[in-house]
Amino acid sequence: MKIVFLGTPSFALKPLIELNNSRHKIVAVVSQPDRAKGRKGNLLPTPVKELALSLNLPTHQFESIKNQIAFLKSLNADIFITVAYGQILSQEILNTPKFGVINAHASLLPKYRGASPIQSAILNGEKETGITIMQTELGLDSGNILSQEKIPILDSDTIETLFDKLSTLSADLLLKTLCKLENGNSFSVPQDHMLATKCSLITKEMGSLDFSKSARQVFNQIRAINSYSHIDGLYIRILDSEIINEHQINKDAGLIENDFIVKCGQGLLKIKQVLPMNKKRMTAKQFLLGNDVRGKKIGTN
RNA sequence: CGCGGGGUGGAGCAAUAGGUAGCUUGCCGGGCUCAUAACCCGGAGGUUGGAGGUUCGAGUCCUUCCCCCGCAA
Repeated sequence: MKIVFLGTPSFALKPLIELNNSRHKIVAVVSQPDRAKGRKGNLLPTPVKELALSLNLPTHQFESIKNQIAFLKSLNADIFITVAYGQILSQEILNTPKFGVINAHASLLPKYRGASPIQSAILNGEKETGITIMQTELGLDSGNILSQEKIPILDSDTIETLFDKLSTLSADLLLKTLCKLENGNSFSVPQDHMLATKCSLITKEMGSLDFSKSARQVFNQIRAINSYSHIDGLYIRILDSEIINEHQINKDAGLIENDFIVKCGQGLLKIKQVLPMNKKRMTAKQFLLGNDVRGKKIGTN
């Protein structure tokens, strides 16, 4: 099939690589415009753009793809595939290719429609997640489901590992789904919209840790998103932790005991890796060598 | 020219108003012990990121360069 691939962040890299290696032909790659990145605000290419160029694929970036109907039609593609592209398509675009537009979404739709499916699944303590390939329609991640595959969320998983696994899985599932579409033996099922949930973009503030919650909840937050707290006014990012106890009820939540074990509202959480303001990432042990925090409280100022 | 914080023995941190560079840990040697990620004694290891300058004297003040990081995007 002749494919137009639309994607932006690194999550879309594996799908692009696999599709490019398959017998299908990628006739164009579309990515978001370059955005200012980094400390100096330099303009950096999106991961997908960078990869596409290195693969010598025709690459395009549009401020608004809705104005590019004529161009998109001229590509004469069989199907458009979006993986975390980041722009809303119009009905006219959806109608352009023979097989329409399909999208790979990193959740078990209809749950976790929206911007942060992976983070939200970890955050909510889900036991499993997965990839859903759906026929794109105008609604947000609401199209009919073409295929879906699950994977478990392990305690050892973090946003990085899950991101990786799901990216790989999406590449895999996209290929299988293309195959079915091509052979005409694919069928799609409408989502049960009553069960739909949405997740929004992750904001900085969502990373603020609340140790009055349970150790499990804090643990999940640390695994899911950039989390931080304060000790004596010192801003400190918490990178890794381990649940020591899930049941013990504590009144003095936030109190730091030996070995950087923190009392949570329910349970004990051991901090294992941190990144203090202006420092490099370090193990809790290293941090403790230079900072005596026993008996102090961790939390909002 | 987005805002801001740092570079001190291998590692993590200190050093009142410029005046002998310390602490914790690690490493080496020795001791104690049935034993120890325990304890005791001793030791090595720094031209305080680089280069200039001010000063009787600079980790500490000034200029400049290099590197690292947080926030914001």
